[in-house]
Amino acid sequence: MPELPEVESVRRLMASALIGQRLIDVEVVPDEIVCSGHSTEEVDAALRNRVVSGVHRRGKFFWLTFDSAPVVFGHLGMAGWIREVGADSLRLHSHGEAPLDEENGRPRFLKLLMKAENGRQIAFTDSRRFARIWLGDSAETNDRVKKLGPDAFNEALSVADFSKAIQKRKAPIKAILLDQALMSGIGNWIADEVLYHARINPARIGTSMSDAEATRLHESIAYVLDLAVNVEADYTKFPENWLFHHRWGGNKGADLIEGREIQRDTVGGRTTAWVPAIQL
DNA sequence: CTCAGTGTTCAGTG
DNA sequence: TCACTGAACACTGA
Repeated sequence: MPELPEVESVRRLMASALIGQRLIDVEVVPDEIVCSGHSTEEVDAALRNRVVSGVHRRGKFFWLTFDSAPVVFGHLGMAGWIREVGADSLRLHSHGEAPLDEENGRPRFLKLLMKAENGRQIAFTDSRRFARIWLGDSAETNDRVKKLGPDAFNEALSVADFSKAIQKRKAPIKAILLDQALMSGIGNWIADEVLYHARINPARIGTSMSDAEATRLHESIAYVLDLAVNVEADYTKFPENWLFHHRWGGNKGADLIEGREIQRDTVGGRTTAWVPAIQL
């Protein structure tokens, strides 16, 4: 379920395993959809025998830099994941990543495997093929990364800028939160979580938001992201009172959170869970 | 068998 | 050109 906290978590994993390391072996599983625009050989050549200088993230996009171009970009899409594999690395993960393929002992849905000279191995998997890997000269010149607004966690907009931006939009506030060009990293469940804690109806139009509501929303974004990133996106460590634990549970749409009914609607084209009793 | 799903991109509309 | 909406993408798992 990759949203900003999950991508930050895998970014940190890759940074700790790979920075300063030469990639002594690489396996690119042929997949012309995931490696869109690049051949298997091109992706292989962009990684093999190169020394990683940095692992970066903006919103849900991430990229590996080396001492020279090209840069290798990645996006996990809906179902992509990155994990460490190999000796003693099959530790528990709380995420829904692909289990091991029983036949060859590697992760199921493997797309890319990188082995560093320190022996650590990083696997990129994707069951649904919405994930992407691509090459470019730099983040600054990459068309997809260029379009992203400031990172919702690292480069948060000021309250004033955030308020001004949302108050001139006529889309539902949930759709605005999901707009990666305004601020990047918020996905479907975080948008719902943030709106729940701010007690704002996800269908509210941006132009109708008061300064006080915009401020509450801004604080709620910081609260949810700070906590989710700090627990390394481990869902089991989210507070009990988070909508996350209740949103899809049980008999769909009829669940309760703290005694109040959770309603399901489509807002901004996405399934949305919210609590009409308190989200006005 | 049907259907919903964590995200992005594009076509069409106003 | 921009803001917005809805569909498409490809596949798994319930």
